[in-house]
Amino acid sequence: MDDQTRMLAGLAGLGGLSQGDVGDPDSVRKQLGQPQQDIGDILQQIMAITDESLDEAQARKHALNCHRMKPALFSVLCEIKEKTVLSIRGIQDEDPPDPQIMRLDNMLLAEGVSGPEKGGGSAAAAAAAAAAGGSPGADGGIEHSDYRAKLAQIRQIYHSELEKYEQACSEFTNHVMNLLREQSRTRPISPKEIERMVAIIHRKFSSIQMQLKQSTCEAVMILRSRFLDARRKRRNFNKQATEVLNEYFYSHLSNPYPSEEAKEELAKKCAITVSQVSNWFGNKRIRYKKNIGKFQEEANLYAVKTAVDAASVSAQASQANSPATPNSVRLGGLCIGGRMTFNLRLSRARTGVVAMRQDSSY
DNA sequence: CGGCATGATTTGAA
DNA sequence: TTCAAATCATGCCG
Repeated sequence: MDDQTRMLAGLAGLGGLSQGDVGDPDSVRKQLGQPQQDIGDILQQIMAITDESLDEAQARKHALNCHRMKPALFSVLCEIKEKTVLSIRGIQDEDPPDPQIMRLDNMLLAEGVSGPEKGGGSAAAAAAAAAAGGSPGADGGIEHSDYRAKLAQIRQIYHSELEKYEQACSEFTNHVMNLLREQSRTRPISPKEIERMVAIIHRKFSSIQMQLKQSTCEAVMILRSRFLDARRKRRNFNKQATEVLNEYFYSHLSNPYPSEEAKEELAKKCAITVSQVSNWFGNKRIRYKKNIGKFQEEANLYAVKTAVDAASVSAQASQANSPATPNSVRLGGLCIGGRMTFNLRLSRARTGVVAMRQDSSY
């Protein structure tokens, strides 16, 4: 409270008069009486007055208002004012919109931090996802929602801070206006001056706001770069996912190229993206091919596994069902121990042209 | 910490 | 566009 009073007094002082002129009738008297009063003394008194309690200050104000010399003081102040106003005038009347703050505003709007509710946020997230895209494999749904959640968090903090600032600003403005109105009984203050004071306060607060906006922008930038980097970060798939993928791979060893639909299915089963499935098969094929021996054990394992699974399935389903799974167990089983290669491959199946290509054998 | 495993990215061919 | 192949970068284990 004391600090605030001091600040108010300080700001009020910007109007052209120091606080000592108003607050302390003694000092005023001394000044009028002895113009040569030591400046150090006056400063001392000014400092002292800011340390007084509100009640004390109130009492002094009252004393000042009732002082018999008040009209004289007032006219002196008016005179001083005449002079000072001349030097103040035209210093900072115009107030063009700060280009810096405009830039920050635009960015926050584009990122969906400011602006309308949810819609903006997801739009920005979509934009970020689009920016992240371009390279093969960027439909990362998980990071996407993660990003959105973080953005929403930033957004919330930003808005609550902004609200706080605005509230503080209007409170402070009211305070100052009341103070000035009250002071206008003692010293000459024109409405125009009050206006200017309000403008000054708003400028101060908007510079604080700019800091908020700036740090929010930074936070969004950091979040964004993390989000983009996250694509590069590698995290092993969980065991179950690897199992599903391996199962498919080894049971389709003769042609381990899942169709788009199959990839989607696998992606869903493994809770990963289609492009991750594609990556996995790409890696698996090349690594299997490079070192079949190393994968032999794994191949056997999965062949047995699928065989067992298939057996139990077919046991459950009565014989009526014809073997509707063409790729299957049998192929997987055949692979065991053999010099299994997937040297024949269907290419461009999508176009319907079933072109066969001879791959090198390994 | 070193070295292998593994998911992602890049490059170039078809 | 898809794929093979090479490469990168991180995860993980001894």
